[in-house]
Amino acid sequence: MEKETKQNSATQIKVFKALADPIRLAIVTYLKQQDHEVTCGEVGAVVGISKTSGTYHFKLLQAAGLITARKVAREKYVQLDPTTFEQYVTDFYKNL
Amino acid sequence: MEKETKQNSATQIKVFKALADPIRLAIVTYLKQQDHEVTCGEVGAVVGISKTSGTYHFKLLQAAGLITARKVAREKYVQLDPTTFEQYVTDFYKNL
DNA sequence: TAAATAGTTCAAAAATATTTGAACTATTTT
DNA sequence: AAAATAGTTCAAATATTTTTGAACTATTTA
Repeated sequence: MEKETKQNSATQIKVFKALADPIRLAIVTYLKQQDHEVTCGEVGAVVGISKTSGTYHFKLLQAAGLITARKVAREKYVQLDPTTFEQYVTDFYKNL
Repeated sequence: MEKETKQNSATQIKVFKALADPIRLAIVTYLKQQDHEVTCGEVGAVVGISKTSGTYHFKLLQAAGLITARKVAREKYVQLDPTTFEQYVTDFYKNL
């Protein structure tokens, strides 16, 4: 059974834009290492940004589909979404 | 024999920045379809940009290593560099 | 040799992206 | 109930990216 290969061009740009920034790359790197849900606060502390800046960057990553988020009481847990990486990054060149 | 996996983080950002733009994505798409050297003028005409804009976008793509360029008399021939795509895009997630 | 063609350079203008701090909501702790 | 904590919202300030046009170099064509 083959995988789905239809790409959304607006999403494609959002994905590359989201990854084209050192802070967001640091966030993604940390989330990959953890390989499980972590709070925005934890990630923000690790990469050294303010809460406000965190809100901004997590929003872009989520809009690109690169992370999923789950709000639990006052905390927000985030995690990478590997399927988006696969579809829009890993498979980018072959689907071009 | 394994492939080299050491990534340059400045290049990584340049690559994603270069791909995070609709015009440059159109350029890359056209170059992939052609699969051989074409002039900047031809590409520029296809994607509908001015010469000046072309110079700007080809410069970014080249600085990211996504295209190679060869000047022949007054024309500049460009072509994708698949190894950069492989190293910095296709293998990005696995090397994270 | 004059005119046309392919592309570059430069700086100013315009458009986008990012940072910042104050004020806010909602939840948890003391 | 007050204080602390986690995160959001908003608008202004700042920074970065992209576009534009005029002037330029080098090459080719008429």
